[in-house]
Amino acid sequence: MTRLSAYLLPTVKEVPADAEAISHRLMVRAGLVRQLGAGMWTFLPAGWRSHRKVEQILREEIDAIGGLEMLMPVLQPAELWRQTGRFAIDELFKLKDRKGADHVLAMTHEEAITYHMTRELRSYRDLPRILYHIQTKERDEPRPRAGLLRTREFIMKDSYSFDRDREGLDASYELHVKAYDRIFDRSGLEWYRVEADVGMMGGHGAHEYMAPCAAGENEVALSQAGYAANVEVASASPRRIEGLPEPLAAPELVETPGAATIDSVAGLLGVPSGALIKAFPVVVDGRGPLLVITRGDHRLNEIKLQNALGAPARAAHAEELEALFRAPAGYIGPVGAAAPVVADVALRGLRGLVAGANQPDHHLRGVEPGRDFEPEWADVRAVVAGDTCPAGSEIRIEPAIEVANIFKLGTRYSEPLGAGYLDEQGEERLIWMGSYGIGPARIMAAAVEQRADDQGIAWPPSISPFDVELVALGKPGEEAREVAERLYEELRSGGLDVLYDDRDQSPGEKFADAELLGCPLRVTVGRRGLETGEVEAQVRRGRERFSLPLEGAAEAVIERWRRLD
RNA sequence: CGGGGCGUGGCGCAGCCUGGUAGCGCGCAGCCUUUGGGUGGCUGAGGUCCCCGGUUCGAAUCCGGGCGCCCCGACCA
Repeated sequence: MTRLSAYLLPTVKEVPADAEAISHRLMVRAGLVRQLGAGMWTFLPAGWRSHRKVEQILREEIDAIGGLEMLMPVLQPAELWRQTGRFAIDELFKLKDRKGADHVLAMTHEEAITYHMTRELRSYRDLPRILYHIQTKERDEPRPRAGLLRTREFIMKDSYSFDRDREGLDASYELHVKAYDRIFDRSGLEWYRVEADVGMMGGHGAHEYMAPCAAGENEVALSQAGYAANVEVASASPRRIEGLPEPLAAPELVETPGAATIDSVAGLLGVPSGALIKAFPVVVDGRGPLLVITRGDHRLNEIKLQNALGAPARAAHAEELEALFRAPAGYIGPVGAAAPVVADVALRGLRGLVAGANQPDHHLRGVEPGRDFEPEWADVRAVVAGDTCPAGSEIRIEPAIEVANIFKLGTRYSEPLGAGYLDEQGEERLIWMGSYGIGPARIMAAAVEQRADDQGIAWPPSISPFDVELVALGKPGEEAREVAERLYEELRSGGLDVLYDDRDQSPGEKFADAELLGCPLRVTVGRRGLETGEVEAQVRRGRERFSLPLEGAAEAVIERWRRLD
């Protein structure tokens, strides 16, 4: 029974002024969620209904590719995490039990699933397998934010694939790609599958599913031609520089007193900022100092740099700059540099450039990579809007929420945890793994962000807390109430989830609440319609209204429901 | 980790600078009114002013410490 008079849907007019994200404000206002602490959120009944609808889509689609649902604990022995080297992660919650033994609250379940499968999957006959669960994750986030978008505790559907080799992993990964594509189509989101950095998961390849929206914490590079990548790893051809100075036969020293920034040098010499060489002195783990250079109008992408170098790099300190280059930041350049040079590929083939001269207050002009210095070439810059994607189409950059990610883990976990199997020849081999996560709460938040209007939420039908909100007007005992009661039963027996607003409130309040909550269809029964033998319906998204003859109204509503999007 | 802000009935806020009676709106309870877009009126209940300590005759207000929460940046599978 979901009569609003006996339900808990505490809608509010006001939320704290500092709640910024649309989804944060609306989900609180609509009575779906409440905050318990920083990054800790309670789902109220209607919010939980929506969450469970998302979960159900996940179950159906992962079951459809052969996934087997199970459940693993959140509380885990620290030892497992020490074995995989992840105990030191700052985001990992750590605690001791009464005996003083170290434990963790799992932020994801690679260790646990691998521990188990090490014991249960012993033969090539046991492979491949896909296991998954829908379980709480705990993360000691440096900064929880934006309602449900970044929380310290959240529920995740995570599945794990176990295969005999790389090819098997590729196949399991492809199964998940297809399942995830279907999941996001069904959930009603605008979404992109983008190339991603492997991050702390380690492994061989990764994609993220991104839902564009204003509150997004990530940025994705997209193009008409179908290019889609997280800007962390995106790669594109740069825009040509207009007004590049004439090349010179050899670099020429120019005085640039006090001009230590790209803009000031460009202004002083009357050249576009793209004609400059930007220098980033870094120190690479196990490799020493390195001078990384990009075009003056480009930014270094530290993740791409790290991936190109195969090792983490940090910016060099001021003292290191003096010692190595004998010049302060702003006057350092690749010509005659005291460290090896890594040049971004956008600099390739350019002539007549301006670079730091490695002496205070001086730059060189007429610089030419390959002639005046010999760099190692690498793609290490951040793409920008206006670049060209590999298929020749213009790149745009949008903020987006990461709603899922999938990783080819390879043997990242099977090796330290000893997850092997015996092949047909009786040889011991490592299991190849993949891991695949989805956050249902983020899907909800993304849906709210993408589809909200001035009145409130407009749920995608597949994940709405209810299919239809039935609003009865008039006083208890009047004809409208009787008709509404009848319609309520008919809609329910027709298979719809109906929220019946039978409260003794004013029409304005009921309409406002219905639009705030955002069920895809609203059906109104009131005296005005009944006078002409009709009830009124409204499609929440777009707010299209129409009248239905009272006779057969339930069937007509159900029919309209089927055509919603 | 750096920067900024906030903590006062259930919710949103004012009061604090300049110490002395704790206030407004919403919500809530009762009665009346109203019933197709948050109706209007009357009456009423409800507050350790985040915590600890200090100054003072007297602290929501001043001082010190702590805790909590939010925002921006860094970070973030």
